[in-house]
Amino acid sequence: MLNGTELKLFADANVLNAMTDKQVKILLAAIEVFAEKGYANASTKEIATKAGVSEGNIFSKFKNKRGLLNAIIEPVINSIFPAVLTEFKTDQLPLQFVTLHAFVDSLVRDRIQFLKDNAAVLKIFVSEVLYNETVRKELLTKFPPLYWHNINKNLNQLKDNHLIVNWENLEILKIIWSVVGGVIIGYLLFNQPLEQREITHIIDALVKSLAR
Amino acid sequence: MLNGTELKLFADANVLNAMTDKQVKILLAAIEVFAEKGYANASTKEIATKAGVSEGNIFSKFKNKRGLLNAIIEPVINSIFPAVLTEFKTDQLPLQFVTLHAFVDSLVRDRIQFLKDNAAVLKIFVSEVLYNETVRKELLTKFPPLYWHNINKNLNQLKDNHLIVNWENLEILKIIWSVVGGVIIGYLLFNQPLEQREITHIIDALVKSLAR
Amino acid sequence: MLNGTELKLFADANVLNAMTDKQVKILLAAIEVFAEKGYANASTKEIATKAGVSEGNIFSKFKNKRGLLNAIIEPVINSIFPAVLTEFKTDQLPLQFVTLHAFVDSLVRDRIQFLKDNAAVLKIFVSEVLYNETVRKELLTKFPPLYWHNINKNLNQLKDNHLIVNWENLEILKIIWSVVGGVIIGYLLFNQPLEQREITHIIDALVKSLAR
Amino acid sequence: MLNGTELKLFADANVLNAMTDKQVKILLAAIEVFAEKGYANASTKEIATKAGVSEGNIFSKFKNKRGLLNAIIEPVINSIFPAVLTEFKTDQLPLQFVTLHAFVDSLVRDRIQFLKDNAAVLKIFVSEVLYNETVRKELLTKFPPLYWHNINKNLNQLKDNHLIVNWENLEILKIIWSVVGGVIIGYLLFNQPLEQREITHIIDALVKSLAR
DNA sequence: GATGAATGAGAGTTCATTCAT
DNA sequence: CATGAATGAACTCTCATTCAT
Repeated sequence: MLNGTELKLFADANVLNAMTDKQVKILLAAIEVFAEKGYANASTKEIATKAGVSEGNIFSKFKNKRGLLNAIIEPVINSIFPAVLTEFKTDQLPLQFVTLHAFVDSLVRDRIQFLKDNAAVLKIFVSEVLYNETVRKELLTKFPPLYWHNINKNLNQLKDNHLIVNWENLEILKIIWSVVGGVIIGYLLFNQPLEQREITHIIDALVKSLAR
Repeated sequence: MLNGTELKLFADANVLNAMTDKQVKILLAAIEVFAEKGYANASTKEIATKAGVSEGNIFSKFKNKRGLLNAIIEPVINSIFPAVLTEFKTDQLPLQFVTLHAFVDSLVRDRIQFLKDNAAVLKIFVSEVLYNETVRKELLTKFPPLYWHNINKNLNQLKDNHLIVNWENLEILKIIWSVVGGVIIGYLLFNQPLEQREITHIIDALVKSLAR
Repeated sequence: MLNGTELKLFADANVLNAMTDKQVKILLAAIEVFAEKGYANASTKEIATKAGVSEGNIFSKFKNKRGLLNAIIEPVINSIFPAVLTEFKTDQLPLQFVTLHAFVDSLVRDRIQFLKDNAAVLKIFVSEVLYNETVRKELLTKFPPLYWHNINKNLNQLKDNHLIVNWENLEILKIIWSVVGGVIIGYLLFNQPLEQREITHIIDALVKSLAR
Repeated sequence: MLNGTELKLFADANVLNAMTDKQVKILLAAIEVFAEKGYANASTKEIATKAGVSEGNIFSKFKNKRGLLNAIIEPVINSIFPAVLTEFKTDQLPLQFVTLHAFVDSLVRDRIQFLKDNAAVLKIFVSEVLYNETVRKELLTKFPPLYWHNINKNLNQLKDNHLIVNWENLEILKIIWSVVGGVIIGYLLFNQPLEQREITHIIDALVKSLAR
């Protein structure tokens, strides 16, 4: 399931710097095994074998099995909200998106790319969120107010310009997130391909559905 | 997480008939525990305790812990495609939906009701599908050709009447299913409420996105 | 493995009289299952099913699983020493065997017939004796002094007449019993056939080996 | 029941090399417990306790309770046919036994010694063969053609020299094996002592019974 | 009596974790 | 540090036995 780009997530999060070669090997092996069998059904022995490392090694590097999972999940939590909308000191900046299409496109396209780049890790993440209240709460903790602020600003401006339906902003976002969520599930569960043409379709559909 | 309507699914599937009171208690307790902790982390002992029953009892009716899971999942697989579109001997009948809105509404609304009625069971089902190739394949096996046939017929007629975009039928369905899938995930992961107003919004948005 | 004559053992032991039809059915089913899988691996459920009887029935008829085994083994213990040598009030009677051949023949032939008639039961008995001190001791308890007395008398007379080797009587008997034991094991383990011709061979060989 | 020489069988089979001290202890404890209670009635917990080892340890080397049994039985299967008759490249060699007595003596004496050296293991083996078709078949698989070839050659030469009865070779062997089998059973079931004097008697008797 | 659902002790087995080497 | 043998708690599952019906 690993496609070679998984590590990017960890590189971006600057977690690789602090890791030895062995730690990285263990991390990658764990991603592979967790994604294939699920966390609970993966044995540290199998991970160690796949990483070409002794079992004890896992525990000196990651404290315990849960620590290994956390090392995988943490970067996801920190990257799940797109940087594109969180990196501005917004008030001083001009609004970013002047058309609905540009807005939706920027919200959807890079998240779908993120999905494709990190499918295995996201699969692990999704099933963890399903059953782990703690992770769920941490996710909300990490929810960036800046993200929310920025989005609201854009949505309000689109509304002012009569470019978008006049629903509540949260309502609008739920629609968008639902579509992205649905695409993720379709991809993870049924390996539904995500060609550029289809992504464009999805974005077009969303734009149409939200246009005034 | 159980909301009292879970049993309907099993009653409809006629699986309750062959069960004693205690076995029904086991089934309900299992749904609750599986949905709370996940299948792999649920112990038969906890299920038995919650059901107020001895542990051995689980195995006399359900054979396995796995058998207990199957007893929960099977009815989902058999009910996941809406009856509304599969119960006609189609060729003799007039087409059902004359407007795009009626079509989308019928596809989406009862599936979302199904979700609300069976959230715990669906959560169990979703995480099972994530990791279980067999279940995934069984799902495809149970895919009712009649469902596909009916949908195509309706879509084609909508196209003939210029009421829907001229994309491939499969493409159109993917959009609809993605939205429904996203709603399911949002509901299961974050307990996002699903008021009638929101459901109406979702349907409206979908109709707009697919209208010619 | 049952060959239809198994019941003779029980009929001879007068245990069938006191049994209901169901008890007999259970007994026969138990013999079959015990002989196939061994006592420890046989489940009362399988026995009940094979007997066409409810499981609880076994326990009202035989107290417990062990009681069922005892009901099978007891008649063997009581029949394992041949009646032919134990039923005489010997002192008043003339000695029975005037030739070595007649003596050996009478000792061996009917025991081998006994084996053939009761193979399943004997198999159960043998593995029980292997591991059960109690049964082993009971066997010695039931050892009929009359049997020993009679044999000694015959052996002594054969010695007086210079018809048999001049070993100790116990030594001679061990040889005979060893051969019979070996035949039993060969039959039980490897289904070695026991035609009349072979039985004759064995007896002839024994006679030759013991002749003066 | 262990007499201290049991390990020789395993040392010869080179199975001890790959074992730690604890695993050897497990093997010995298992032999003891299996021989005392039978495989099915022996619990891994008791074996572990007797070996002074944690229960889990059994499963890391032997995989299964069954694997533990196999580790005990396998060397028996491979040693049950005497090396003395299988180690020659026969065709180039002169025949081995020129008298019937030498032939019988070589067949019987070392097998009885083998029995005395490995009584516990053989007891386990015998009861396994009683109920396990697979082991029975494996035994036949391991039957060394060289053994059979060698024996036939010797028997034929003895016949040519008029030193043995003119029965079929298989028939002759059955007699010998029966006696050995009977001795084994007597020893295992009733702890009948096997002094050299008695072994000599048995061999003498066999020789007499087979002499022309 | 007859039934078989229910029981629960105890079985074999797994596996994260420790720690002597 | 690195190893993997050893641990033992916790797991799933079996089955003789009981007992309400």
